[in-house]
Amino acid sequence: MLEFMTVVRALADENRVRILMALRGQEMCVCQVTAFLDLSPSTTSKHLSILRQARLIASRKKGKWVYYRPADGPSVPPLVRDALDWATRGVETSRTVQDDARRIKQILEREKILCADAAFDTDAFHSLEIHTVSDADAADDETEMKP
Amino acid sequence: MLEFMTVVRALADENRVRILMALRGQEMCVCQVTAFLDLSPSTTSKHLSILRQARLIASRKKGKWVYYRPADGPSVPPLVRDALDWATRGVETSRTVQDDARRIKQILEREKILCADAAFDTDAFHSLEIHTVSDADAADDETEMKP
DNA sequence: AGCATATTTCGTCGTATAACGAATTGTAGG
DNA sequence: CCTACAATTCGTTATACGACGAAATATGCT
Repeated sequence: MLEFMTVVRALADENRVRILMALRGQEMCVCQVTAFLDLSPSTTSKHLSILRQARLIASRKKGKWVYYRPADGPSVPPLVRDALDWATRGVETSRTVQDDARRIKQILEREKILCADAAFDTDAFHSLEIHTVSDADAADDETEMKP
Repeated sequence: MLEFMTVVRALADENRVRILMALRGQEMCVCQVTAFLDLSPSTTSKHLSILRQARLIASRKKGKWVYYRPADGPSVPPLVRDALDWATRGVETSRTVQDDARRIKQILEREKILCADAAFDTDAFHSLEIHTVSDADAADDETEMKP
């Protein structure tokens, strides 16, 4: 129950859903996500940490930058994978997400020089499983707390 | 996006998820749900209305009682059906939900005389599509609101 | 009609959470 | 070493939300 609630609460914010959709197809560093959402860096960082806590996204650090990507690989719990699929089906056709897609393209274009190598390479990701949330930190299901 | 957010926010509360799980297999009236959650009637009613707004459950009125049941029938949006499936898979094995199942059995037994005919009859439901949330009231998707 | 019961609505309170800016940490380059 | 920049953490503030009790509404029974 605890894991489910962590995931569903991570999804219960529009900006976080937009981030999830934005990360389909490429990874992005925090400053790019910040530019795209038009929020303060600290707020963006917090959103990303909530999504990572729920294991919906993972991150790798390269130089000054931290690149985020959708959760992938065999270690992703079915609960999380299904959540991503469900959310994607639920919002991918919405106006917000489609407008976002255009906006992201611009931002990635514009900031390509700044935030150098945001590229999506699945194989590379799997060999770079750094900086994902630790098992100890993550929601370990079934540590039930009944009222 | 709006419909998705409505559904996901409806799921983002443990008591509401417990209600959803409780309603698998039988319908329940508000006083039974209240007894089962051990909350005030007004709070319970509010939770039920949020779930109904999201179309996750439907209700029928019979006498003094309002019986709630999981959303069913062909009018249920795929988004909602998938949400119910996902949530069920996510929490059905959890301690909380399993303990609840036992507790519900007791309550239904005990209150059978009071809240007379809480019975689950799918065919009957389909012919009794009363009192579900109106289309006008319900979250009509794609009434987008961008920041 | 008058009362009892089920449900909902309304007003209030306390907590949770999203937002921000300031301060901190970590890394690359001068 | 010192500066610049990315990211995170921390403290504060405004809003959202869950909880309750009181009051209103709806229904059945005597």
